[in-house]
Amino acid sequence: MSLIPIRPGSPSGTQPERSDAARNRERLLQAARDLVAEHGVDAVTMDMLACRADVGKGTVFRRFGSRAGLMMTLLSDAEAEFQRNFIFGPPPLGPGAPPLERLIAFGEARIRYVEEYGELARAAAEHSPQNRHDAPPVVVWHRHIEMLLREAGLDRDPWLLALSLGATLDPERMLHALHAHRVAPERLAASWRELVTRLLKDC
Amino acid sequence: MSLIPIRPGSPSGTQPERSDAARNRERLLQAARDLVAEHGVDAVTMDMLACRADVGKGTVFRRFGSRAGLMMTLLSDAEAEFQRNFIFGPPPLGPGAPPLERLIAFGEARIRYVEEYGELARAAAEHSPQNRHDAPPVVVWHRHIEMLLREAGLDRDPWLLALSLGATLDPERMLHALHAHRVAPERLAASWRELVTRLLKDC
DNA sequence: ATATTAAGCGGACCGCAGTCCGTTTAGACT
DNA sequence: AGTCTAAACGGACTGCGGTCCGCTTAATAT
Repeated sequence: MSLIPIRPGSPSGTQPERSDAARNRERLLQAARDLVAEHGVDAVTMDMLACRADVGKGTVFRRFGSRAGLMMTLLSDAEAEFQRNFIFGPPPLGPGAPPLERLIAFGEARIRYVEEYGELARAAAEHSPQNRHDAPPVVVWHRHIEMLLREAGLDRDPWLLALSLGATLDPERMLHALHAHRVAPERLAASWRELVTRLLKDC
Repeated sequence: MSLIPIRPGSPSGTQPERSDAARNRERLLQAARDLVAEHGVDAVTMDMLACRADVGKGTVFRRFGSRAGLMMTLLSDAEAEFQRNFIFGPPPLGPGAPPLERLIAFGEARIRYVEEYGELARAAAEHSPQNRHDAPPVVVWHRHIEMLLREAGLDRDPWLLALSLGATLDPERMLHALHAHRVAPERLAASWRELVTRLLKDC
């Protein structure tokens, strides 16, 4: 069982993939990575991608469903690794450390993630509150935070509290702080630590 | 001095407005309100608005700059009243109450605001991190929260902490909780109260 | 009244995401 | 090899936000 649920773009459905489809998928992913590297996430258009991969536009959308879906696919490896780290990895991020320390480490890891993949993550969440808040990885983070809150003894609606904490770690918001306001990552991390430490005090 | 800074759509610039421009502005605002009432915020397109107001499309964009700008204009009265309430209004929302109580009241007022104007607010923030996070009203809320945090004695980077709290009250997020997850407004308010109460304990 | 001019106007136009549908083709079955 | 069919393909098309630029007109000066 995979941590990342099946999405368009992943070859893990019930029937095996047709060979031309597989070839086009590889071509598209390679072209997408190249274009992102060359022009930046925001400048990559779906037409450009179709052209570069030498494929029809319909094929691009058949594969990924939408621009956001494409970006999710490009993120899925990094995302899976991130999930592995906080679910199975070594403490303090993974299991074994006390919940407060895990929460702190989670925020720090998330900040590093956003520094590296933030633009992709932002593009993957654009144009749909559904994708933004209920995409499988988001739900996993949310549940993880909720679980840590419960472990720490915070029993007053941990689900909503986890939503609030998740909002703090939102890629778009953090990117905005990092770039538009020149906030150093360390300062973001310190603020996160302060926030969760105060929150979990005396539980 | 007005609380709401001058934006395209407001007639408060240096030179008085030409009469045809004034007439068209009124026609556009009326048409926009009607269309929103009839079809809902998300279904209103700029072409539709131009057509309904019997005005060229260029005029619509000259007036409001963008779809988001239009929505901000439609919100500006409600926004101004909200600001008056927490800056000059009676306690506990306005000055006179202790900071924790003012923060709690602020969140509650914000939740009511989102219940009533959330769709407009969401549309006003779409398609631009700039508009989303640095629009004048957003900056005012942010500064208000920061000030209350300082008054409460929270001196560890209150600016970033205010950003986190602001994230919790983000219209899109709250709308998603309210509608997609059927969270009752009272539950949102209770969670907010819990959050800020814990945060300001022992300062 | 007439001339001047800058603000205002309108709608053709552009780029983009996403859809539709007639055509092609991989793979299975005979 | 030949047939069949469902999956995949491609690119013209739509709808939207936003821009551009030549035309119109309100306000002012004469």
